[in-house]
Amino acid sequence: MQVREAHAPKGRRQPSSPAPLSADGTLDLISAPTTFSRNEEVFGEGEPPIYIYKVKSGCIRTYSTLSDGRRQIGAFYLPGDIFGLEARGEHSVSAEAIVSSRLRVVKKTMMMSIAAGDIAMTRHLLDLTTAELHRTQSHIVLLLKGAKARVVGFLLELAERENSRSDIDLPMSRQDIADYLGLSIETVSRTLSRLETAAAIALPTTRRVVLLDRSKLEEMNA
Amino acid sequence: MQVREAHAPKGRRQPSSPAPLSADGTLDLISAPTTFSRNEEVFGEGEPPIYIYKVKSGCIRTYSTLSDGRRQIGAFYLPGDIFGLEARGEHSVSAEAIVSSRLRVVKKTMMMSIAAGDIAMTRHLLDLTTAELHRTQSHIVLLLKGAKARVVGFLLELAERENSRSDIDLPMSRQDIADYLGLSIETVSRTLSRLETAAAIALPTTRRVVLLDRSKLEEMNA
DNA sequence: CGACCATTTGATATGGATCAAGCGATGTGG
DNA sequence: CCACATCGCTTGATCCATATCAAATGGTCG
Repeated sequence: MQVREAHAPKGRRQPSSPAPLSADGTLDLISAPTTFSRNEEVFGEGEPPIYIYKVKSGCIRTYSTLSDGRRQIGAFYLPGDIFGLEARGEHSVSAEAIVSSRLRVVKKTMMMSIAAGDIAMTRHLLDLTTAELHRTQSHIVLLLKGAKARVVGFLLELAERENSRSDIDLPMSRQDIADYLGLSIETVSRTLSRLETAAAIALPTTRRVVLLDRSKLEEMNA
Repeated sequence: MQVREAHAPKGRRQPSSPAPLSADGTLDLISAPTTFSRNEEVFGEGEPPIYIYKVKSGCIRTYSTLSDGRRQIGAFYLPGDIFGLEARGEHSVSAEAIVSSRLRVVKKTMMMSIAAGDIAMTRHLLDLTTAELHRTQSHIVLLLKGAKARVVGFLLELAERENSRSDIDLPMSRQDIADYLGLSIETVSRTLSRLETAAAIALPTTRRVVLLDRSKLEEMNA
């Protein structure tokens, strides 16, 4: 196999401690929102998992650094998504804000003690974790496809999560996409270009994608 | 990308309904053990998830069939392992016995109602699911490596899970290994041969591997 | 022993990585 | 406000790992 570079170090800060309880119906998270700036670390691999996070705005990436120095992005979390559940004993990945992001933060211990007396909460916690498991399984499936299908799959998934319209905003860089898809940055770029040439998408700006031909994309996704 | 074949259909049977409760300390599963024969389906993708399973003997594979017909094996479960947790609403994968296997079977509803009044059980269920999540994450990491490292990583993991000694018994076929590692069967075979030539392993029989040089293997694993 | 299936081994093709250079946008200092 | 430096992205040329195609070998069960 082949390898390239590592990545630059990032800033870091503790979130202010969570505010008093004020739950809402569907277990929305309880806390003062905290803002993380671009590239700021939310938590690091190996740290004790104190909090669970819900994205209010912005975009978060989780990643791990492989033994050969490459970075594998495990997931992108968009507004509404919850992350930090993967931890058992310690965080198995690191998390960073891709752009300036607001997060709600809740102590795990609080979640657990609520869950202790509340079967609905218990179920909800399990459901969240299981959903995360499914996301990871889908990621594996994505990684088994060819480069074109990976990129297309990524775009379709993002479109669905972001707004379901055909106009996608990419908060992340090409390198982030490459590290998520297990491709080189060049292949990601080339593939996007080819999709544009094929009139399947348009790229008005680097960080914006318009899905022009869904059915073409869907079949490329196979 | 490139593709080859699909796989043969398998037998199928309902497990007998689980026996009355008789818990044990660490949430060992509660039920009459059920036997599944070679290639028999334990549950199928899309089915409602009724049970959770614990392997008493044998080996189980979970897999999903990709849109192009390939089969991706998500995990191998060995004695002591618990599976069937990935389901939320319906099973996201299928499960089959690789060899004749005995399983303990517990109703999910039972687990949930126990968990409702028992925070230790709640935590345990979450831990099991989180462990599954970690396994999936490791699998992703494995899939990003080169063929040699994938095979080596697979062998080392199996050795650790099976008996920690250097003598591995492979319950699964080369095709199973290939479908787990995202490689062609030829590449798996070739890679094993090369490892043998390099005196890193020995292959006394097809289904047996002896780890001869751990340190060499460890460094190939990088 | 013979048929069948799993595995190995060989030859070739190819998708994506790597190496390398050009381009465009953004920001900074003069 | 413009010249220039920087950074992220794109594009081109080449190389290599692994898939694919093909055939031989080995192992198992009737």
